Amino acid sequence: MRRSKISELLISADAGYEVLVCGWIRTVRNSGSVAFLQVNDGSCLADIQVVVEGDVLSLLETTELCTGCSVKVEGAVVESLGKGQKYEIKASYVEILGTADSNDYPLQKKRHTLEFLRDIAHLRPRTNTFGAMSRVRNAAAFAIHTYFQKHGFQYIQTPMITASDAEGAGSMFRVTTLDLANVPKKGGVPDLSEDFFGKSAYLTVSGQLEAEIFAQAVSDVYTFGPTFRAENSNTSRHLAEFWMVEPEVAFCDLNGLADLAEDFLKNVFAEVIDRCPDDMAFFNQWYDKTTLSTLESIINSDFERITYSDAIAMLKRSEQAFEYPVEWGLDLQSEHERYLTETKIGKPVVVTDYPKEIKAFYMRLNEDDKTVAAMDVLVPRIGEIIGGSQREERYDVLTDRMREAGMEEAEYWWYLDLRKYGSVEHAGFGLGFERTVQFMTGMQNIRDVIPFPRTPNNAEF
RNA sequence: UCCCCAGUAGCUCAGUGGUAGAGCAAUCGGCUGUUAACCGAUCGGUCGUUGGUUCGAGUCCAACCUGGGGAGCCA
Repeated sequence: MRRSKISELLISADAGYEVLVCGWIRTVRNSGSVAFLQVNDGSCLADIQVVVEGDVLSLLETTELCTGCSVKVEGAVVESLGKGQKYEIKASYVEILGTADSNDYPLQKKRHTLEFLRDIAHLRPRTNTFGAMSRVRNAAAFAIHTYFQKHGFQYIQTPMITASDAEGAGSMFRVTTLDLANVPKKGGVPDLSEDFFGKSAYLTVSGQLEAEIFAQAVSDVYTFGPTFRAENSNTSRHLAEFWMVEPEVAFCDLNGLADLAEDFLKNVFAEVIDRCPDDMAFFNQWYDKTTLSTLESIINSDFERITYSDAIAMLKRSEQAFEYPVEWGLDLQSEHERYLTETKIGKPVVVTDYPKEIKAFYMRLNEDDKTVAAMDVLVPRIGEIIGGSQREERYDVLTDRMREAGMEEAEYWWYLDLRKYGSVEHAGFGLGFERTVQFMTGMQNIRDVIPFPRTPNNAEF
């Protein structure tokens, strides 16, 4: 008999037919002559209740029938006599595939703290929360690809190893094949010409520069891949390894980019709500009772757009007691961003045109000569979910800015070439995938929206 | 990296300088339809580690380790 996923079974359920179901037991209720098994296979949030009685039960080693064991069940789908489920399986055959010694199986049929579950990341996908997280993450990734594919973007695989040591987005992990206990040296310093790439190499902090290359050849592209930051960040919204989505659009200015960001986010949110209603309802009930209503209102309203200068003026007028000063030229702090998006405006805010001194060299210089065409998309609770800009496409302006930033032009010869040959207006942004999932689910800690989080001092599993 | 908080049974927690506790889990028994099943009994501890104060430390102090919250860096 073909195995049915519990999800298909519950969708198509009507009584009477025979099915084969495999999965893991969540809990057993046994009254001696009849036992109820809650079986879950991860295809959906819901368990299927399996009723075992008579000979089928007496043939089973009931001490092995416990939370965590895996089973194969054959039986008829019948209307349930009990409350709580419409259908159940009346078992004609039950086989225990793999036992799970209840003396030491860590998961119990009760709620565990997220902190405890992080220590057993190999088992936490078997919980409701992480099953739901896995399905939502999957649906979100699919929605992202779908959105771009529908809009004519090409998916570009940018390299994970980069030899340019100054991409400007924070400290990097070194990649080396040198023997650390015996590093070859020349003149007292490590001789990197002996290393695999013949020079220093690092894990990428962004696929942007390479994405720009393809945008200026095939127009609209996006990357979606792992990204690495070696910062010693210990917060609920930072990871050392995370997934980033980076569209890069040719013939597009900052306004067009903000339009894209808004339309993109709304579509992804709507798609996930549509595809994972049960999982989203679960997060809404147990983690943040406002998450669904917040997403719905975002989908159905326009993002607020303000300039950095407007933001500074708003913050000054607010008469809020901020810990950090509000002054034109200073970067917005978390507390300022949260005030804007949570208190003052109450929905996503796109802040644009930041002072050039606090933004990266590749962002396009505005007419005023003081600000650059940068944008941050801020959302309640998470803060910055998207950071992007229109890119500087003018060769002379770009080299001036690189010099101001004290950068080595020679290192970026290929990036500068793009401005020499057929340069065009273009823009792009980076979206933190985990921050997006975090925002959608209402999960407090980013470590709980990625299967295996990497943070300082933590690379188990 | 900085500031604050926490660490007691497998899990979640109580314990206010004087005999180590509860619920759940586990184990054994009971129960013919349960819903984190229920009922009875049993088992369960280097109180994060090291040092100090004290007649006496789970409790007070110090350092370290681990975790959490916030900040910075950013997505």
